Amino acid sequence: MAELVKSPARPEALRRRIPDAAVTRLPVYLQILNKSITDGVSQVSSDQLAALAGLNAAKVRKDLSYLGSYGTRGVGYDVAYLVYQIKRELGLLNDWKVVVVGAGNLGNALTNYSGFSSRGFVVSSVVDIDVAKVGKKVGGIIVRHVDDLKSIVNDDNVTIGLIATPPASAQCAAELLVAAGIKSILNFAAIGLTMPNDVSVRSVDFGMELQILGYYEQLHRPVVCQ
Amino acid sequence: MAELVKSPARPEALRRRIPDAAVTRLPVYLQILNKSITDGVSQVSSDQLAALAGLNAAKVRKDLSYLGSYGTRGVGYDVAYLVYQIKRELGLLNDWKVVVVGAGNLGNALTNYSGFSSRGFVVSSVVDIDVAKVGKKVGGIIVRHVDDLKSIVNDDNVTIGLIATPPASAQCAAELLVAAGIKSILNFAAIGLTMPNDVSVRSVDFGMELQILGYYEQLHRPVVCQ
DNA sequence: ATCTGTGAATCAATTCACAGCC
DNA sequence: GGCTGTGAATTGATTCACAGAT
Repeated sequence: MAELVKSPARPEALRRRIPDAAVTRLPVYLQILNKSITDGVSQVSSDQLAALAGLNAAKVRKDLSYLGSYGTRGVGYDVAYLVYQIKRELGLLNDWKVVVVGAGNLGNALTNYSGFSSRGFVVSSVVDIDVAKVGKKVGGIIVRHVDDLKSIVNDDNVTIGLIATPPASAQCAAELLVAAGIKSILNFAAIGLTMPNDVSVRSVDFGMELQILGYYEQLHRPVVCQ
Repeated sequence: MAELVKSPARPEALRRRIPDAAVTRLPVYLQILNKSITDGVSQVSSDQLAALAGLNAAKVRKDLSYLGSYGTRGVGYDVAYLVYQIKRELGLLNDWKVVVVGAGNLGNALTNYSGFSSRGFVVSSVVDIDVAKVGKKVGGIIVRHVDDLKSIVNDDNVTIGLIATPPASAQCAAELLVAAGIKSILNFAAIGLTMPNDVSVRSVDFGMELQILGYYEQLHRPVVCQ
């Protein structure tokens, strides 16, 4: 891994702030580049990346330039090296452990979701408040009780919580996670959470995603109204 | 419902284009306002809405002004009326029917997801390619075979497809949806889809969501690296 | 000749600040 | 006095266009 480092990591003080819009695109590049590796591609140009990501080449170059000047003029980018740099920037050089709260349908789906391990995350534990579910297996993991959250977080170095409970239990689940020491929460319950400032929450609401999708297509432009 | 319409709908030519960033916030306002209604609140100010949405009041007022001038100076907004206007803009005055492709864990979770019906969407059918799953029930719905997609779309007025298959089958599922006449796809498989221009696709990738969450918190700022 | 990296220019989004109305 | 609605100002993101490296 050391041989991949061309230049020393910039000191924290000099670290450029990467624009929010660019940060949201880094995972997209990462996915494409990982696929390129499995396809045996080792060099890629901003034009090619742009085509695969559905963007334009200037944006790709600008985004990648926030990481540093890691391309080669006249040639392009070394795929493996770019993967390393994006992972470094996103903090993904090591895997991160997550705990799933809620062993229902959604918890099951998340625990078995193939897109986590390939992106640097490992579902380490699943907990539920329902004792009837405790001891059962979800995706090869034995469900534990929410009361065990504290020891799961402390003993197992879990740093991220996923909320996969019904909406009515989500706020409670979030508070239990925070009480156990978790500071990063990805919330899949269709409800907003109120949390202290030092906890970062990101909510994924499938219904809202559909509403936005709808606005831009069928539902809006040709006013069909069945 | 007619009594809610203060002014006639603007003709298509005069319809203001709402900025993308504002469109993504309309569902958030809608959720908050719906909760306000169940809480018995009938008036709301931009300040209150902003606090609940985690935004500032100026942004809320600007966003709502794209819908028209539906507030009352010195007073605020009528909650029910605002809900109506946002729904109108998002095309949510009627429910929309969706079909879920894939009756595995994720398909199960989506079919039972409580955040759809409350947001104007109804899971009308579930299909799978695996004949062993056909005939079984998922969330009260009998799973049908993907070969039935065409008739589901035609006979049942389904206009939106959700992809809940493993990544390897997602592209195929998308093509089957398009072949059946679907033009709006929400993709939950952890893989990008290549689609014709007249199909609108929105992909939700849980792993990427985690990567972005991570960048902004633990993983990035205090470089712990366990 | 080709493709990156980046200032400069443009376009979009946010915030300011206040006139206008209740 | 309080709150909306909106131009004007500001900040942020995207695109242009070309100098510079290979």
